[in-house]
Amino acid sequence: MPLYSKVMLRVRFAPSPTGFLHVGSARTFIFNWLYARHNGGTMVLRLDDTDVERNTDASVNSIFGGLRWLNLGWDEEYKQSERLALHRQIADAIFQKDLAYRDFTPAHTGDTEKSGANQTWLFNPGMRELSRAESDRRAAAGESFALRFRVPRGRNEQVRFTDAVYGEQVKLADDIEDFALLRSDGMPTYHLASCADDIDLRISHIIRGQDHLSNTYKHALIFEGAAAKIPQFAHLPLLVAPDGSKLSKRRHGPVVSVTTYRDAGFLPEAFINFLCLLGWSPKDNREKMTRHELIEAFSLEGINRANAVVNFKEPAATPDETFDPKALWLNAEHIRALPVSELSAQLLPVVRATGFQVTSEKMDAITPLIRERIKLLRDVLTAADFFFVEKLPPYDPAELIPQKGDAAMALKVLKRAKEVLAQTEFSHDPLDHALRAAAQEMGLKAGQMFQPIRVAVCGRKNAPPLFETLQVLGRDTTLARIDQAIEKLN
RNA sequence: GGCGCUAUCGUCUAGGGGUUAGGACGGAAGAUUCUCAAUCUUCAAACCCGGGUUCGAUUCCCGGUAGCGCUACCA
Repeated sequence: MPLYSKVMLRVRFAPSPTGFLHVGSARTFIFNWLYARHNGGTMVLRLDDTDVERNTDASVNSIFGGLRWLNLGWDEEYKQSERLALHRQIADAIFQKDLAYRDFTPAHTGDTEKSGANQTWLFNPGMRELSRAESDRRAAAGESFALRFRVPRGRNEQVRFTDAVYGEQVKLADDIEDFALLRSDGMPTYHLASCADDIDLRISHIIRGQDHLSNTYKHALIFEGAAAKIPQFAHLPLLVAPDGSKLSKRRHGPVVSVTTYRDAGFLPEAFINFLCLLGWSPKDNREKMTRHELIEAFSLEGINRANAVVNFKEPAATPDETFDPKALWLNAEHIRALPVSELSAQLLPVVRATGFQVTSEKMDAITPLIRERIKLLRDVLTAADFFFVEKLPPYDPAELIPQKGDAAMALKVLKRAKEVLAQTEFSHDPLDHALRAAAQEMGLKAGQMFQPIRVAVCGRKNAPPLFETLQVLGRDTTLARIDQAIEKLN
């Protein structure tokens, strides 16, 4: 491919700020970004904010917050509302060519008359045929109107475009309604604004959700009407809920919001990885991929056509069920791929935000003990809690009793452990030797010796390896907790 | 209703006229370990239905069914 054509490759992500950043939108952004980076193109971020009624600042913040978290960046940024003159100019050009007409019918609320052959609304009666003179007169008189595209009728004309994912698309113009370009308040509609900006910003590839596939015929008409080159389209299969329905905040709650993933402790790298695997495949069985590998592997040919299910549990019984198990697994993979120092630095703010005082040195020591035991960053709070608290939360003393043992054995073990630990160096090998020797002395299996100690210091049976844990905890805390355990048994 | 898109294990997917239909997550069993993880091994699990075309269709074509999308002066 010649260099210049790569330089000219321009894609855009054009969210409308009417809600929080949706995971589906995030994926669209990512695919655009990947395509741009793979081809050395330009990534444009454009806020499609022509719906003044529904725009909110909170939404703008959510979108930018989410995108910044993704940490992918973009090259150019625009706001549609600042480009209204351009939209009207293009609308006017289309109108001057008589490819659009003024519709003075008042904006309706309920059902409309069906003017089409198949009881489908195609246009409002009488407006298409209005003479230019009459139309001008009524407009001059101050009558408000919407500007509608004059879709070719009754000539069996076909509108066509090629989609990089869905192939050749053809539709009869007679099945397309006379869609609005300008509203009666003079604001451009989405279709007009979007196409006008795509033309002006010289967008070469439009990669967006499949929900726009049917709209693309209208867009093709606009591009053609504006004498512009039609960009390459690539529609993405939609992300849907386990029951096949569209992901919606109202029905599915926070699962659909990018911030939910961020707040739970997904690594952006893993989140991106997960989203890429929904509706796209590198076709070589790779699953865990870095962003660089994704850039390298990404192509429009790898996108498939069927909607992808985000496999969360509808009523989540556990917090983890809010997420697709594969997302969790990928996050765990990416966590384990992080150097300890980096993971530790990521974990630190999570721990501190909960109110625990931890030094970064201590966190560095804890991190290797838990990094194979957490799927989400927030799991540090449950996996390593006993390192942070002064006093262990209450636990059942029965937990202290080892396999095939009784309370008496637990007591015996703990008392002996106290003696041993009082005079053993607190590092792995000495602890290992001393404790195993003590077990043997008492005629116990290593596990029978270790479990009461583990429960005494961790407050539960499932925890990181014992010697490393003791080392991080230190002698004072260890002995104090063993004392507390002995009290519990008495 | 009209128009369009889609259909491989529970989920994400690979594949493709002749294959033991491959991988991953999740599930089950086992190995390993001081528990839990991690790791390793093994197992169960799929071509929506019906017609064609063909020597042979899961793959190509048609129909059905189902799901989804669009059908606004929302985007």
